Amino acid sequence: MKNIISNINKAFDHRIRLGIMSVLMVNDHVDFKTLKELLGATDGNIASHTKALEKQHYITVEKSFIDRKPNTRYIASDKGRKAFKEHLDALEKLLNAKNDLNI
Amino acid sequence: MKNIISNINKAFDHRIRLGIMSVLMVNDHVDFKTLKELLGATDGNIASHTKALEKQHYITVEKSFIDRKPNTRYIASDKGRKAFKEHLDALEKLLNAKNDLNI
DNA sequence: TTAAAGTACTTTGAAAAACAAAGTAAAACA
DNA sequence: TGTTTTACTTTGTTTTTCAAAGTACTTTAA
Repeated sequence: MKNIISNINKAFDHRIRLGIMSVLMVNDHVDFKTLKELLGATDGNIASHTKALEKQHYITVEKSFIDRKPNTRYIASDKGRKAFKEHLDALEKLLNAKNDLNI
Repeated sequence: MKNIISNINKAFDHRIRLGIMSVLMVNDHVDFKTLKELLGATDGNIASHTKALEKQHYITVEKSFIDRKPNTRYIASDKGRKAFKEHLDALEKLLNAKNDLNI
Protein backbone atom coordinates (compact mmCIF):
# COMPACT_ATOMS: atom_id res chain seq x y z
CA MET A 1 0.00 0.00 0.00
CA LYS A 2 1.48 3.29 -1.07
CA ASN A 3 -0.67 5.76 0.81
CA ILE A 4 -3.30 5.84 3.52
CA ILE A 5 -6.24 6.35 1.17
CA SER A 6 -5.25 4.03 -1.67
CA ASN A 7 -7.89 1.47 -0.73
CA ILE A 8 -10.68 3.98 -0.43
CA ASN A 9 -12.89 3.45 -3.46
CA LYS A 10 -13.51 6.58 -5.47
CA ALA A 11 -16.82 5.14 -6.64
CA PHE A 12 -18.18 5.38 -3.10
CA ASP A 13 -16.91 8.88 -2.39
CA HIS A 14 -20.31 10.40 -2.89
CA ARG A 15 -22.92 10.24 -0.12
CA ILE A 16 -25.72 9.27 -2.46
CA ARG A 17 -23.75 6.33 -3.86
CA LEU A 18 -22.74 5.41 -0.32
CA GLY A 19 -26.41 5.48 0.61
CA ILE A 20 -27.45 3.35 -2.34
CA MET A 21 -24.83 0.72 -1.56
CA SER A 22 -25.57 0.54 2.13
CA VAL A 23 -29.27 0.11 1.43
CA LEU A 24 -28.41 -2.67 -1.01
CA MET A 25 -26.14 -4.42 1.46
CA VAL A 26 -29.03 -5.10 3.83
CA ASN A 27 -31.90 -5.35 1.35
CA ASP A 28 -31.63 -7.53 -1.68
CA HIS A 29 -33.23 -4.92 -3.87
CA VAL A 30 -34.68 -1.41 -3.93
CA ASP A 31 -36.70 0.36 -6.52
CA PHE A 32 -36.26 3.85 -7.92
CA LYS A 33 -39.00 5.49 -5.93
CA THR A 34 -37.95 3.99 -2.61
CA LEU A 35 -34.36 5.03 -3.18
CA LYS A 36 -35.47 8.52 -4.03
CA GLU A 37 -37.46 8.80 -0.81
CA LEU A 38 -34.82 7.17 1.37
CA LEU A 39 -32.10 9.46 0.12
CA GLY A 40 -34.11 12.62 -0.37
CA ALA A 41 -32.63 13.05 -3.81
CA THR A 42 -34.05 14.28 -7.09
CA ASP A 43 -34.98 11.97 -9.94
CA GLY A 44 -32.03 13.02 -12.06
CA ASN A 45 -29.73 12.45 -9.16
CA ILE A 46 -30.88 8.90 -8.52
CA ALA A 47 -30.68 8.21 -12.23
CA SER A 48 -27.12 9.41 -12.61
CA HIS A 49 -25.73 7.87 -9.43
CA THR A 50 -27.28 4.49 -10.10
CA LYS A 51 -25.95 4.71 -13.62
CA ALA A 52 -22.46 5.38 -12.27
CA LEU A 53 -22.65 2.31 -10.04
CA GLU A 54 -24.05 0.27 -12.90
CA LYS A 55 -21.18 1.35 -15.12
CA GLN A 56 -18.77 -0.08 -12.56
CA HIS A 57 -20.89 -3.27 -12.45
CA TYR A 58 -21.48 -2.72 -8.75
CA ILE A 59 -25.24 -2.95 -9.15
CA THR A 60 -27.57 -4.51 -11.66
CA VAL A 61 -30.86 -3.15 -12.90
CA GLU A 62 -34.09 -5.02 -13.47
CA LYS A 63 -36.91 -3.39 -15.34
CA SER A 64 -40.47 -4.63 -15.27
CA PHE A 65 -44.06 -3.45 -15.06
CA ILE A 66 -45.94 -3.51 -11.79
CA ASP A 67 -49.62 -2.61 -12.00
CA ARG A 68 -49.06 -1.55 -15.61
CA LYS A 69 -46.45 0.97 -14.49
CA PRO A 70 -42.71 0.82 -15.17
CA ASN A 71 -40.64 -0.32 -12.22
CA THR A 72 -36.89 -0.21 -11.91
CA ARG A 73 -35.22 -2.35 -9.33
CA TYR A 74 -31.58 -2.16 -8.27
CA ILE A 75 -29.57 -5.08 -6.88
CA ALA A 76 -25.99 -5.16 -5.61
CA SER A 77 -23.78 -7.46 -7.63
CA ASP A 78 -21.20 -9.76 -6.07
CA LYS A 79 -18.54 -7.44 -7.41
CA GLY A 80 -20.33 -4.50 -5.80
CA ARG A 81 -20.68 -6.21 -2.43
CA LYS A 82 -17.03 -7.16 -2.44
CA ALA A 83 -15.91 -3.68 -3.46
CA PHE A 84 -18.11 -2.08 -0.83
CA LYS A 85 -16.83 -4.36 1.94
CA GLU A 86 -13.27 -3.57 0.95
CA HIS A 87 -14.12 0.10 0.97
CA LEU A 88 -15.53 -0.16 4.49
CA ASP A 89 -12.44 -2.01 5.65
CA ALA A 90 -10.26 0.70 4.18
CA LEU A 91 -12.37 3.37 5.87
CA GLU A 92 -12.11 1.64 9.20
CA LYS A 93 -8.36 1.28 8.88
CA LEU A 94 -7.97 4.91 7.93
CA LEU A 95 -10.04 6.12 10.83
CA ASN A 96 -8.56 3.87 13.46
CA ALA A 97 -5.07 4.56 12.26
CA LYS A 98 -2.85 5.50 15.09
CA ASN A 99 -1.05 6.67 12.00
CA ASP A 100 2.43 5.38 12.41
CA LEU A 101 3.71 8.73 11.38
CA ASN A 102 5.40 10.64 14.14
CA ILE A 103 5.38 14.30 13.40
CA MET B 1 -34.10 13.29 10.38
CA LYS B 2 -35.70 13.30 6.97
CA ASN B 3 -33.57 10.80 5.11
CA ILE B 4 -30.85 8.24 5.80
CA ILE B 5 -28.00 10.38 4.52
CA SER B 6 -29.02 13.76 5.88
CA ASN B 7 -26.32 13.70 8.56
CA ILE B 8 -23.55 12.73 6.18
CA ASN B 9 -21.40 15.81 5.71
CA LYS B 10 -20.90 16.78 2.10
CA ALA B 11 -17.58 18.39 3.00
CA PHE B 12 -16.15 14.97 3.83
CA ASP B 13 -17.48 13.18 0.77
CA HIS B 14 -14.12 13.24 -0.92
CA ARG B 15 -11.44 10.69 0.01
CA ILE B 16 -8.67 13.27 0.13
CA ARG B 17 -10.60 15.48 2.56
CA LEU B 18 -11.50 12.38 4.54
CA GLY B 19 -7.81 11.54 4.67
CA ILE B 20 -6.81 15.02 5.75
CA MET B 21 -9.35 15.05 8.57
CA SER B 22 -8.51 11.61 9.86
CA VAL B 23 -4.84 12.47 9.95
CA LEU B 24 -5.71 15.63 11.86
CA MET B 25 -7.88 13.78 14.36
CA VAL B 26 -4.91 11.80 15.65
CA ASN B 27 -2.13 14.28 15.04
CA ASP B 28 -2.45 17.83 16.18
CA HIS B 29 -0.94 19.14 12.97
CA VAL B 30 0.43 18.16 9.57
CA ASP B 31 2.34 20.10 7.03
CA PHE B 32 1.82 20.34 3.30
CA LYS B 33 4.57 17.99 2.30
CA THR B 34 3.63 15.27 4.79
CA LEU B 35 0.02 15.44 3.69
CA LYS B 36 1.06 15.17 0.10
CA GLU B 37 3.12 12.06 0.78
CA LEU B 38 0.55 10.45 3.07
CA LEU B 39 -2.24 10.88 0.57
CA GLY B 40 -0.32 10.39 -2.63
CA ALA B 41 -1.87 13.50 -4.08
CA THR B 42 -0.53 16.25 -6.29
CA ASP B 43 0.37 19.70 -5.00
CA GLY B 44 -2.65 21.35 -6.58
CA ASN B 45 -4.87 18.72 -5.07
CA ILE B 46 -3.67 19.25 -1.54
CA ALA B 47 -3.94 22.99 -2.03
CA SER B 48 -7.54 22.91 -3.18
CA HIS B 49 -8.81 20.35 -0.69
CA THR B 50 -7.21 22.07 2.27
CA LYS B 51 -8.64 25.33 1.00
CA ALA B 52 -12.11 23.76 0.88
CA LEU B 53 -11.79 22.59 4.49
CA GLU B 54 -10.43 25.98 5.51
CA LYS B 55 -13.38 27.69 3.87
CA GLN B 56 -15.69 25.65 6.11
CA HIS B 57 -13.51 26.58 9.10
CA TYR B 58 -12.83 22.90 9.71
CA ILE B 59 -9.08 23.41 9.69
CA THR B 60 -6.79 26.33 10.32
CA VAL B 61 -3.58 27.15 8.54
CA GLU B 62 -0.34 28.34 10.06
CA LYS B 63 2.39 29.65 7.88
CA SER B 64 5.96 30.02 9.03
CA PHE B 65 9.53 29.48 7.96
CA ILE B 66 11.43 26.39 9.01
CA ASP B 67 15.12 26.35 8.12
CA ARG B 68 14.54 29.45 6.03
CA LYS B 69 11.95 27.60 3.97
CA PRO B 70 8.20 28.27 3.91
CA ASN B 71 6.17 25.78 5.89
CA THR B 72 2.42 25.40 5.91
CA ARG B 73 0.86 23.58 8.79
CA TYR B 74 -2.75 22.45 9.04
CA ILE B 75 -4.66 22.00 12.28
CA ALA B 76 -8.20 20.74 12.87
CA SER B 77 -10.41 23.35 14.50
CA ASP B 78 -12.90 22.51 17.25
CA LYS B 79 -15.63 23.01 14.71
CA GLY B 80 -13.87 20.63 12.35
CA ARG B 81 -13.38 17.94 14.99
CA LYS B 82 -17.00 18.19 16.00
CA ALA B 83 -18.23 18.05 12.41
CA PHE B 84 -16.00 15.11 11.64
CA LYS B 85 -17.15 13.15 14.68
CA GLU B 86 -20.75 13.78 13.73
CA HIS B 87 -19.97 12.65 10.22
CA LEU B 88 -18.48 9.41 11.51
CA ASP B 89 -21.50 8.81 13.71
CA ALA B 90 -23.76 9.35 10.73
CA LEU B 91 -21.66 6.96 8.66
CA GLU B 92 -21.79 4.31 11.31
CA LYS B 93 -25.54 4.64 11.66
CA LEU B 94 -26.03 4.43 7.92
CA LEU B 95 -23.89 1.34 7.60
CA ASN B 96 -25.26 -0.51 10.58
CA ALA B 97 -28.80 0.33 9.63
CA LYS B 98 -30.93 -2.73 9.61
CA ASN B 99 -32.88 -0.17 7.67
CA ASP B 100 -36.31 -0.27 9.12
CA LEU B 101 -37.71 -0.31 5.66
CA ASN B 102 -39.36 -3.56 4.72
CA ILE B 103 -39.45 -3.93 1.02
C1' DT C 1 -63.59 10.48 -24.89
C1' DT C 2 -60.62 13.36 -24.17
C1' DA C 3 -58.18 16.72 -21.78
C1' DA C 4 -55.54 17.42 -17.62
C1' DA C 5 -52.82 15.55 -13.99
C1' DG C 6 -49.89 12.13 -12.22
C1' DT C 7 -46.16 8.43 -12.29
C1' DA C 8 -41.73 6.66 -13.30
C1' DC C 9 -38.22 7.42 -15.09
C1' DT C 10 -34.24 9.58 -18.77
C1' DT C 11 -31.96 13.23 -21.03
C1' DT C 12 -29.79 17.58 -21.16
C1' DG C 13 -27.11 21.41 -20.37
C1' DA C 14 -25.46 24.49 -17.04
C1' DA C 15 -22.86 24.99 -12.68
C1' DA C 16 -19.57 23.30 -9.50
C1' DA C 17 -15.75 20.52 -8.23
C1' DA C 18 -11.46 18.05 -9.17
C1' DC C 19 -7.35 17.75 -11.34
C1' DA C 20 -2.58 18.29 -12.85
C1' DA C 21 0.33 21.39 -15.40
C1' DA C 22 2.39 25.58 -15.23
C1' DG C 23 3.83 29.46 -12.52
C1' DT C 24 6.27 31.87 -8.56
C1' DA C 25 9.65 32.84 -5.30
C1' DA C 26 13.21 31.75 -2.42
C1' DA C 27 16.96 28.38 -1.16
C1' DA C 28 20.50 25.07 -2.09
C1' DC C 29 23.79 23.33 -4.83
C1' DA C 30 27.53 23.05 -8.19
C1' DT D 1 26.72 32.65 -11.43
C1' DG D 2 23.58 29.75 -13.16
C1' DT D 3 20.86 25.67 -12.56
C1' DT D 4 18.13 22.74 -9.71
C1' DT D 5 15.22 21.96 -5.91
C1' DT D 6 11.66 23.03 -2.50
C1' DA D 7 7.27 24.61 -1.15
C1' DC D 8 3.73 26.03 -2.41
C1' DT D 9 -0.26 28.83 -5.57
C1' DT D 10 -2.61 29.85 -9.73
C1' DT D 11 -4.73 28.59 -13.94
C1' DG D 12 -7.46 26.49 -17.22
C1' DT D 13 -9.25 22.20 -18.70
C1' DT D 14 -11.80 18.03 -17.69
C1' DT D 15 -15.01 15.60 -14.99
C1' DT D 16 -18.75 15.31 -11.99
C1' DT D 17 -22.98 16.84 -10.05
C1' DC D 18 -27.23 18.71 -10.32
C1' DA D 19 -32.03 19.81 -11.15
C1' DA D 20 -35.03 21.27 -14.88
C1' DA D 21 -37.05 19.69 -18.79
C1' DG D 22 -38.43 15.87 -21.61
C1' DT D 23 -40.66 11.21 -22.65
C1' DA D 24 -43.95 7.74 -22.46
C1' DC D 25 -47.20 6.16 -20.60
C1' DT D 26 -51.52 5.68 -16.88
C1' DT D 27 -55.09 7.55 -14.08
C1' DT D 28 -58.66 10.70 -13.01
C1' DA D 29 -62.47 13.33 -14.04
C1' DA D 30 -65.30 16.29 -16.75
